[in-house]
Amino acid sequence: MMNTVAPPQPGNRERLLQAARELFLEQGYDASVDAIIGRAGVARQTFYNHFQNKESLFAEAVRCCVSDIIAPLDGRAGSLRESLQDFARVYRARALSPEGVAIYRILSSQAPRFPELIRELFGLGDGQMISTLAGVLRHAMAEGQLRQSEPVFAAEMLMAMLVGQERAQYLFGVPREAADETAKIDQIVDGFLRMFAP
Amino acid sequence: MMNTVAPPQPGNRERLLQAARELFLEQGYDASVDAIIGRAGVARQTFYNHFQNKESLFAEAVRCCVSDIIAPLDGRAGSLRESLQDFARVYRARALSPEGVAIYRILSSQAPRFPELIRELFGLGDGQMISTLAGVLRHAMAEGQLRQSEPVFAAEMLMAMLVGQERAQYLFGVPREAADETAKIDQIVDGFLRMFAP
DNA sequence: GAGTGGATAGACTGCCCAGTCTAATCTGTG
DNA sequence: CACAGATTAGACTGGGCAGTCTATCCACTC
Repeated sequence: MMNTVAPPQPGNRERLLQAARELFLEQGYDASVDAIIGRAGVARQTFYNHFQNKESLFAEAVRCCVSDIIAPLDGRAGSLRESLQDFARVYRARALSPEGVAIYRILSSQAPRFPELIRELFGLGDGQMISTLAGVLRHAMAEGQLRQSEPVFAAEMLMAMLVGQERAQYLFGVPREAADETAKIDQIVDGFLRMFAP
Repeated sequence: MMNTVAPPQPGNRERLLQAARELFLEQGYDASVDAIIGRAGVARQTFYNHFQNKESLFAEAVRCCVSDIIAPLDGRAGSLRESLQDFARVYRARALSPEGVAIYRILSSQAPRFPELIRELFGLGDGQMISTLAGVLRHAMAEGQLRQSEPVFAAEMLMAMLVGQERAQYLFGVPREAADETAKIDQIVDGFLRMFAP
């Protein structure tokens, strides 16, 4: 059912967004409008009925991608170690997935062109996670489970250790031999807890 | 003095490389040949006398950039803590400099286009540093200064903590309030030593 | 059935780019 | 001086791209 007569078909909009997400992640911002409408199976003019221009589509597509990446963190369930391990699992799975790496690559490469947009998306993604993680750590510090220190600094250290070097290698296309995921997470979380032990 | 008569002037080659380094770091691979020869003050044909095409120039320019970034590490001078602090200082200074961030951005963005080149450069840059750092750590483990563990893993943790979150924010153009550099390095190195204490 | 407004295909404009080609100039060698 | 080879300015080709425009078609409303 429609309001009056034939408004822009939401189906087409969705198809365009989906095609754009795929192609931007594959080819970066250089993915052409022709390629996008081709994959969406939609006419050129239809694209310009739904979006002002390529930039608008890019902004919207990339916003969707980022919201798929953020990892949840529940600080109240179980021990601190278990909370951190749970967070680590999800964060690594998302940030190190092919999509996670691709979105990181395209966002960093387009930062000079769309400074405000990229800053905003960083705030919604990594920034958000740093804040909530820092909150959990601050609480643990107040309870004496961790030594008194700057919670944001501690959160940054943990997140850096969880994906740092591995993400770099995926970004650069360097192959990595498979490793035991849970053993690695345990090593990092336990090491972190030693580093910030009271 | 020249071999026979008027070989390609090395001065022009150098000017082209310098201009290319500047423009590629500023604008990424999209920097046009016109812009590069313009900045070098050289004619179009001269460019194609010295380089086969844009790709060749890019490869050579970016190789120079990487060799400027790698940080030295001397494991035999002073205590382990001091060696790591020295390394940390230089590594952070280079990796977090505007040039260091820009080269990281352009290499990761061009990894899909030039897979072999980028893998090679990673090996010459970060890969090299991981190896030498891991060597120092392995030695310290053998001497009982650090707990027995995988030296490469430990090296990756330290390097991730040293630049991880900070580089991400520079990559994304997120401003960061200034902090005490030496205090931060001490915190990270001391935390690392606690994490891997015997 | 008339009208409104999206959807389609495709042409078209204007722009930018990498790489080639031409004609003229300059500089050193023999 | 004649020659070889680098250099220069600039035209030119061929291709790709974003965005606009036209003509036609289609679906729905009144």
